[in-house]
Amino acid sequence: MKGQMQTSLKEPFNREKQFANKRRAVIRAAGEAFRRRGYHNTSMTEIAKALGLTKTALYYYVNSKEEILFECHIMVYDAFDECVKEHKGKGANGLSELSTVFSELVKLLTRDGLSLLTDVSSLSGNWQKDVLKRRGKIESRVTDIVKRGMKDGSIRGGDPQLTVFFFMGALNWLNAWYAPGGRLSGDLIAEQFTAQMRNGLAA
Amino acid sequence: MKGQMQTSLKEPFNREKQFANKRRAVIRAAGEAFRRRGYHNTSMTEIAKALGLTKTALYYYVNSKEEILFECHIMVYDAFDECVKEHKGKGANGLSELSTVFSELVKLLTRDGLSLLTDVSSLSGNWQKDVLKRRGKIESRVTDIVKRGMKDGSIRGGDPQLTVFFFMGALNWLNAWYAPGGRLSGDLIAEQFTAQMRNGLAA
DNA sequence: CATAAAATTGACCCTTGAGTCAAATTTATT
DNA sequence: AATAAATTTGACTCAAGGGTCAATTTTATG
Repeated sequence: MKGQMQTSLKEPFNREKQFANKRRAVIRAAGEAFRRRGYHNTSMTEIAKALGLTKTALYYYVNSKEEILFECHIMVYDAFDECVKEHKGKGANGLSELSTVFSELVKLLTRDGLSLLTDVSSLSGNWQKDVLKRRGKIESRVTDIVKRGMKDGSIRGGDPQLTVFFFMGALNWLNAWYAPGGRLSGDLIAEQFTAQMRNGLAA
Repeated sequence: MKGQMQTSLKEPFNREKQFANKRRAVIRAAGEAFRRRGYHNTSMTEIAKALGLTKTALYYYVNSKEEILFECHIMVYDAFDECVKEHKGKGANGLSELSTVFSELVKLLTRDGLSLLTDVSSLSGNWQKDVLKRRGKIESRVTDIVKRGMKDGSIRGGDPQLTVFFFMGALNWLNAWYAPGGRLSGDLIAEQFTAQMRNGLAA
């Protein structure tokens, strides 16, 4: 009988895993480019070249450019979801839960790789619908935290949705100015942003 | 001798004025469309149709699509500048000046017509440079207000630029969710956003 | 080594949409 | 009405870029 190696060592020889990895790399590279130059200013050929590939090779891993954009959105939202779930219900009160989550989200976005795209209008039909639904879900989860905080008295009153819109803007705007390795580190940003958000809401 | 009418009555017969007006209307209509569907998802033909014109007619008023995008940016920044200048140095302290300005900016953006575009990467060469320079100037003017506030003790310490990035995000994110005539009125948004910003910064 | 599956390629097709141009139409002026 | 200037149009050109396909190279396996 053949000896079975550990899964981790077998992984590099696992075809499906390899495929999935490469596919993810494509999405990542594309996301990076989209973030910097925008979806429509980035051609498939460019994405391919960045990976040392040919445009045609890309299409072996992906069905369309639009699909890539879609997956870029989903990738971030998955990470967001995980982050929110991880802290769900924890923290002394709504405000402190919110602070933790917000801080983690900033760190997530400044740790290179993931970037929050804003170009939803370039997605058509169901794709756009799905992404918007997804965004809505996350926003409403965060809104729930805010509501919790308003109930337990840690967060000042006001329209909860509007409250969320305000600081979600800060996250989305990150892409426009944040440069990894620049004067402002991810941790610094997380710290100051969180303080600013927290004080803005504290009762 | 011919009698001279008031300028206001003569205006409709003033060729240059007419031209300028129509041109402005083109920029406005385009800006509106860009905001909703994005620059690249809006064709010149669509812009024209929205005005009851033909694509070729647009080119009578404008040299290129890119020029339109450029002017859209400039138009908003002009309005921003005016708003900031109007309140320059006024207010009991930095924080109150900042609050007033911020509130006015929100109102400006929710009063239909003007919209803050984010697609800078679709501009090439000098156009992009100019817009970024312009954006930088405004940000630094606002940053100056923040600095004033930190000096006079009304605003808590921290990196001033980072402070500004935080709440400028809220303005830029407006486009993604604000719908004129919806549940959340411009005035309401202005009020709550300003409170949130103010409390976030108050010493 | 032979074979099949996986991965990659170059050449090609085709649509979309920006921008042009000469001609037609409208508007003001004498 | 005649003329010149201002507007507007339909028909066209052209390049960019997304996507396809048949053929080739690479990789794993018996």
